[in-house]
Amino acid sequence: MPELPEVETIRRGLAGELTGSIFSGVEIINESSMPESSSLGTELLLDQEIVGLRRRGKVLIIDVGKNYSLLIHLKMTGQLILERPDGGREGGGHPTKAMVSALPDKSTRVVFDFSDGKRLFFNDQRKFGWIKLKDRGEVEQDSLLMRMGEEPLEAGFIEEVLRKKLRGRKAPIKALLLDQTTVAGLGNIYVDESLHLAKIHPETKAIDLNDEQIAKLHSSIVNIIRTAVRLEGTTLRNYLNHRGEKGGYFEHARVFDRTGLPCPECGEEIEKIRVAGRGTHICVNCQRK
DNA sequence: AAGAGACCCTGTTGGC
DNA sequence: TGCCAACAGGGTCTCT
Repeated sequence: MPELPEVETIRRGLAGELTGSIFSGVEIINESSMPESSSLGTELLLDQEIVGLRRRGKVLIIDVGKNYSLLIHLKMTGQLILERPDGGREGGGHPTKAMVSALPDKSTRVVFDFSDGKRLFFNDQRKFGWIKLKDRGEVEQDSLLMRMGEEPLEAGFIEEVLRKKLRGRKAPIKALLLDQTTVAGLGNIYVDESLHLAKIHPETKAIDLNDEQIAKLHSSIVNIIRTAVRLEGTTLRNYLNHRGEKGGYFEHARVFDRTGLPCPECGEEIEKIRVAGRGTHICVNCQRK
């Protein structure tokens, strides 16, 4: 479930803790969580320093020394939790009780140790997430990163780019927004939110959107993602972060996970339907087909 | 080429 | 209350 705002929040949190830290150990508990690690052995990380953390779409990139990078995708249930020697925690991802209980636990797939005593746990209940160790020079060649569309919060994401991506496409707009080659970093939550703000029905074929609607969709995506990053992403249900705080974007959600509750624009009951194989929240009054 | 659907995985939810 | 099918979903793969 971590999308761009959640991954960015994790990136910022970890950057403050791990920049300059030196790897002293790597324990792979679940082999499939670290695919391709046989070609470049993880022992290459030992005694290497973390020099920076970047993000591309939903992929977190940890640059290590001069020559290596770790690419991390949390998919739906991945978490990165940093434990300090004093027991303090930092991190995030899909909320589970792992955030408040002893680590490692049964969802822990990989553990990184650092010479300053900090430990980074990669927890992933459903094992869909992955960590890949790559040569720095190969990061840009990664097929997922290469195909990825524009970053919604960067200057390259202009209305015309979105218009071009959608031109002639007959798929429902929701399916295209979930496709990372259209725009980087959007997932189920922020697609629903952006479409509601833009007053566009998720089943609308992209080819049927007029210029005005695409302009509104573009500004809505920027608006929603910017707001979500500012609020440090969305946390569901009773999750508390490391500071004991709840909330963030979730409490500002327009339609997501608000089935049966009133639309913030018109008061109509929010409905849950299925579009592109995904649970989809809409206001049938604001979002007409 | 584009679009639809299966698949991966496991804890949770809901129907009977 | 208990059981079990359905569900959740990002990206990749296959099929049409």
